[in-house]
Amino acid sequence: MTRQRAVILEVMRSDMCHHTAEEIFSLAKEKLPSISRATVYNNLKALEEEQLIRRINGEDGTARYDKSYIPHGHLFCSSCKKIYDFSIPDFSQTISGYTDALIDSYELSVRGICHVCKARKE
Amino acid sequence: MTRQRAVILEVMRSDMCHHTAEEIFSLAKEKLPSISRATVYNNLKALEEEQLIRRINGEDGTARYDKSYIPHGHLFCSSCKKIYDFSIPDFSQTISGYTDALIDSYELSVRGICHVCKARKE
DNA sequence: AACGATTTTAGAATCAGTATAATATTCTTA
DNA sequence: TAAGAATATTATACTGATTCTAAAATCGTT
Repeated sequence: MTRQRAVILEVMRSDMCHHTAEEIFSLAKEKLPSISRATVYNNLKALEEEQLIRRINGEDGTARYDKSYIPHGHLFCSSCKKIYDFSIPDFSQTISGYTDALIDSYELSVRGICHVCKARKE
Repeated sequence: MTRQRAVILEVMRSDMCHHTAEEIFSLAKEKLPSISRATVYNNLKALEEEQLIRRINGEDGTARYDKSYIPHGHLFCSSCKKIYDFSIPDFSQTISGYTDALIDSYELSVRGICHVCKARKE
């Protein structure tokens, strides 16, 4: 475990956000000013291969990283722009019923108005 | 309706694939050699805004385009690399129950082994 | 401490997608 | 159906995200 990798994990675990590689680079740089962009990309890729984190697609196609490897849904609120996690019980099971496939993992991205913004608008 | 746009729609409707912009450009170029890459990107963006097609994220984050705007699931077979469509009835409804959000649309990408490859391996 | 293996680094290179501005086409409407 | 405005196309330059490269630094082991 290098210092760089520890800082990257620390940054990812310090909040509930789903940061882009560039954001993780900036946050890591605050703690370790010498860190390089390539190190961040290398580690994010390695961490995903080790199944410690998961790469998800942001709204514009840019990669974002989730501190959990376990698949779950993401709600992208088009009003406040926050990304919320949610889960649907036994969802992999449900999917295999509708596809007749062996499911490895899934990515579920939902666009809508979150419960907070919804309440504000009522 | 320009000739270019007609060709792009024709290409998209001619098979069951979910092509990348670059693939659509190549296919369109066979029918209209003067067509420009920028025209393909412009039209794909316009067609999505008009809700005639839908942009989805490919496995590596590159955009792919679906000839249908109606949300449905995609199975990415890790064995044969084909992309299959499938649908889960009332899925938007199901999602709102688990998120307490107002759902606009969703993107569901599943990685696994399709029924054909699954059968071949048994 | 020495060694090979692994990681980090800075910067160059690549790739998908967007912006620009000149040219061409399409769409009215007379 | 010709005129002129509006819109679309084109080639190319540019941007931003990500990957590659090769040298330098660090790590783990003896």
